[in-house]
Amino acid sequence: MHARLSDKRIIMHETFARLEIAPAYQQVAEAIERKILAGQLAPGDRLGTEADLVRQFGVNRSTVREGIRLLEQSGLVRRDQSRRLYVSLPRYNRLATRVSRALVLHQVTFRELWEASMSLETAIAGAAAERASPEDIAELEDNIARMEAAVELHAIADLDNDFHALIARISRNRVLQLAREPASLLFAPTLKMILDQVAVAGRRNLEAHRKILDACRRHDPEAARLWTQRHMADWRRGFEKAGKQLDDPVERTYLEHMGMGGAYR
Amino acid sequence: MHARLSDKRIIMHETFARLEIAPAYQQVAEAIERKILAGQLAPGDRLGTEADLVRQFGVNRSTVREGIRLLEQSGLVRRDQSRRLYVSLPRYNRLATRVSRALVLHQVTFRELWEASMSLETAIAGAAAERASPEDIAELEDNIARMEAAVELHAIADLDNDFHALIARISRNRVLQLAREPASLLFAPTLKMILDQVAVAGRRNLEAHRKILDACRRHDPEAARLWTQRHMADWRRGFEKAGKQLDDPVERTYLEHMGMGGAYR
DNA sequence: ACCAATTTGTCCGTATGTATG
DNA sequence: TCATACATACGGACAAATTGG
Repeated sequence: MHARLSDKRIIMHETFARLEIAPAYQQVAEAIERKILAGQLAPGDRLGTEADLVRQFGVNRSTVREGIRLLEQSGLVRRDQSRRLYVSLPRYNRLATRVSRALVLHQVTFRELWEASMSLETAIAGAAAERASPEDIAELEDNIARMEAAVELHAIADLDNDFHALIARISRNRVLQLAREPASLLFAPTLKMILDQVAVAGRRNLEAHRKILDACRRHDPEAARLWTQRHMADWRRGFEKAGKQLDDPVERTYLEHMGMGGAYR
Repeated sequence: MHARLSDKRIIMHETFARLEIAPAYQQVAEAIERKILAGQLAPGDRLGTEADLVRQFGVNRSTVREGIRLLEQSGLVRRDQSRRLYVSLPRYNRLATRVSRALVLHQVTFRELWEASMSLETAIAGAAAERASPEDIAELEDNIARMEAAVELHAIADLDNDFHALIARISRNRVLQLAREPASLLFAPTLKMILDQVAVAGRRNLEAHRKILDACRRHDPEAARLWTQRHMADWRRGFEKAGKQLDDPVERTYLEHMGMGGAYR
């Protein structure tokens, strides 16, 4: 392979850089992705059948199928009920789930999660208080009413999750909304545990939600931020009271609670 | 398909739920993923050859390959130089790129990006000031020295990016580190534009970095947060001075600047 | 409600290039 | 250097599901 130094007639001048030839299936995926990102294929557009793509790209069907798998996984292409290929917008949920999974595999600690959530949820609550509409307020009131009526820990924890997702939606900031989700998914199981083991946790939780709702009603971002901080501080105290260590990494088992089953569907 | 109401002898009791039968290639991917998430396969472990997997799962090569593509894309499995399959940890970079892409496709505005970054970068700077080691300080000093020496806009913008990535690393918080990246990737091109069109931007930028470094030296989180806020406010002023609208969605073209080319490698 | 055409999921066999020992 | 193992890619095939008349 290499030029022999002893061979005087052949001298390698290093004129050419190594060609980076991507496998065919990647090129198929990249070609389709480029068309989507350039706007030439819009979400909702049909992508044609596998046979069409075989014709257009001039490669084997297996190759096309491998390429499509990549795009399906990244969320840019989806199959509808009839399995036809459509261009689609990547879903927030899927991305958040993947990020959560990566965080667990990288063994992040609860302290890291908490610190990040403290910052994000505070900013989100402030923005929500600025922008909450009467309809938003009604939704929050409904959530709190349900929580007041709920008795099961499971239901209460779900409603807490809903409340914060609602506040994030009300913030009208999709970057913050997406950024908070991974940590939120990993917090979910801990809240159930805290409610189970710390008697006052339920009351404190509900009170904080009421105060945050009130701040939204009055369009008072400062109050919303303050009560969110207290809310997060409560979580931390409950976590420690329940005998957990803040510097322990999030356990793998937490992944099972977040519906990773459908990750490839 | 449906039971006929007129047919008295056949009554649908809805006893059985529809069977959710996943395609074989998905089942292959999920089976391997479960083993990884359960810790039975650790990062670095070999996954066996495709022929091995064909034997174990009892399906065709093509089916195995489609399944593996899913796992490769999600980052749980990688191929080394020799194309052998290894279990691996999903890389932060890849995830951040995907999230950025989704944000652009969802047409988020610069205001959303800025608001999120304001919150995240502030928290990151505070944590970095608390935890910066002498080695960290040295790296920051080096970065600032390079920026003082740099003349090209391109180089300056890159160094700014490096500075903030460095601060994020110093924060020792991988959740914050990962959360900031998507917005950071989308900001990158704007800074170059601002430096080009707003005369004082370069000086203000450098001054803020110096103040943040100083706060890290003194382990003064409050000062770090304050100067990060001013830094972000500067960006916003520069952005508007350069004639851009904060409520415009991030343009698609921004994706090209972030090396999406290698998304499938 | 049935039938014909289309399309996907899966399988088989084979050829070729490349990395490793 | 050579042989071997392996991944990539190809062509062809068939059954089941779906579509559209």
